[in-house]
Amino acid sequence: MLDIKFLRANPEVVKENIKRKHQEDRLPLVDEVIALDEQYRSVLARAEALRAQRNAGSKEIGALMGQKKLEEAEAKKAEIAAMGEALASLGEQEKELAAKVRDIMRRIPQIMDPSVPLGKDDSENVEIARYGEPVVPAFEIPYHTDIMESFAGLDLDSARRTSGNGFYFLMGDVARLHSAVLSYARDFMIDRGFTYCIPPFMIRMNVIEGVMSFADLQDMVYKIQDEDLYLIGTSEHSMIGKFIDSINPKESLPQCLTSYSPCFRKEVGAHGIEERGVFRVHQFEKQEMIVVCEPEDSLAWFDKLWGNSVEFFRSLDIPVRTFECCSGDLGDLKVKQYDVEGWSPRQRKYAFELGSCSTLGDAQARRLGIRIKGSNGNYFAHTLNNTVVAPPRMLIAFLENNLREDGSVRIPEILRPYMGGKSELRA
RNA sequence: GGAGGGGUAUCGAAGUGGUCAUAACGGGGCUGACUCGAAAUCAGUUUGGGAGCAAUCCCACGCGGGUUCGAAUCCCGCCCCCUCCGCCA
Repeated sequence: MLDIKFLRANPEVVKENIKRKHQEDRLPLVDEVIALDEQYRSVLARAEALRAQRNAGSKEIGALMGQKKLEEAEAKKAEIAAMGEALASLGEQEKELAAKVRDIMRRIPQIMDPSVPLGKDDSENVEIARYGEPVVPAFEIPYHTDIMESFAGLDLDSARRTSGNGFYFLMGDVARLHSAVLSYARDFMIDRGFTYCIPPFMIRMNVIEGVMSFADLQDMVYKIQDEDLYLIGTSEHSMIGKFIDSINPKESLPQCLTSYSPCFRKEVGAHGIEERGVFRVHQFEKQEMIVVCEPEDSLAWFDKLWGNSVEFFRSLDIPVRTFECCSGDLGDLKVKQYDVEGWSPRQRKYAFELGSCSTLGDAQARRLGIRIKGSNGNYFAHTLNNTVVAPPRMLIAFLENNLREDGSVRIPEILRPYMGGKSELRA
């Protein structure tokens, strides 16, 4: 959410930003919200003046009562009571206008970083880096479910009976590999100075509203019946929510946290659960990294967070490339975003979106009231998040890239301690 | 989930319908004085949001409603904390 004062002062900047995002349908919102805000402030001024009058009058009544001048007090009471209707109506208008302004402001996207490439949709995202040697094996790589099943590691049929499509049982070594990857990811981030956290897996709506755009919310979030609680789609939401309504001393920043959680997503959006297997599922687990920092540091942190992802996948010998989200594909709250994609030897292309690194500028901080104590007044912090690793999707890339012709899977050195010392999986 | 108690600034805490909200009282922090320096002492200072060019004003006593000329104070709903009981990994 933008600052209304900023929008008022720079309507053209805001409009240009909307155009770059190819959200022309939202252009009229800018003038609309300026007009509404104008009305709001005028109503506010009148309401406040009236309140000031009432407060002064009420104080007088108190004084008159004290002096036992009851008649005068009664007269004054009647006078103020007569203001009641005007006051109530102004108060009503004030609330209504404020809500309208807020609702529109929520639909006006965050100003992107100038470095974001222009484009209309995900087809125009820009490749910015590749790491690792993409291997094209001489033998056929089976579909990931077949690889997993060859180790008796996946049972989708049972999951369909217990929970429906989009769920899975991981079994045996594949399940162990899943845990191993998460444990390794946790330690990888701890080694980089991040504090390990396990957050709540359910959060309240006011927190969700602070961290997500409205569209995402509808398509992602599972609600708990009869409770103001929602299953988290990512621990980012709990972790950023942790800082709600806080004023943070400068010395406490940056906050660098790495969190583990299961993630629950309806996946109602574009694709739904169509891919067979465990690529797109309603439940997965994720190690995440988040940073809350000074505004001037956020772009530097963005690069560092992205660097962590690249290093992580290189340490597991999975070739990756990085795509930058173009203007038209960038979420409303985001200032800049990189997606990290893993190589698929089976499909012979970078087919797996393994992670997503974003800086949200002050968008989440503004909505949640995450401030930094300044010597001349407080200001909003910046927030960032990035995936460390999210299995079981990541296991697909892992298995494809480490599969040998004889059907065994090599375990990279670094994961072996987490796999009981095993150097390979064999059926 | 049941019963009881509670939620006021940086902390403890007073205030139970007006002259008590920057908010008593106490502690902490910061600034200054004294000191070679420190302790002790003394003085000053120390919430957040909003409107306005400004003077200034408005809002906030866990959150949201209500009663009232006026609510921290009375009423209703919700959240959180503590104690006891129940339940549970």
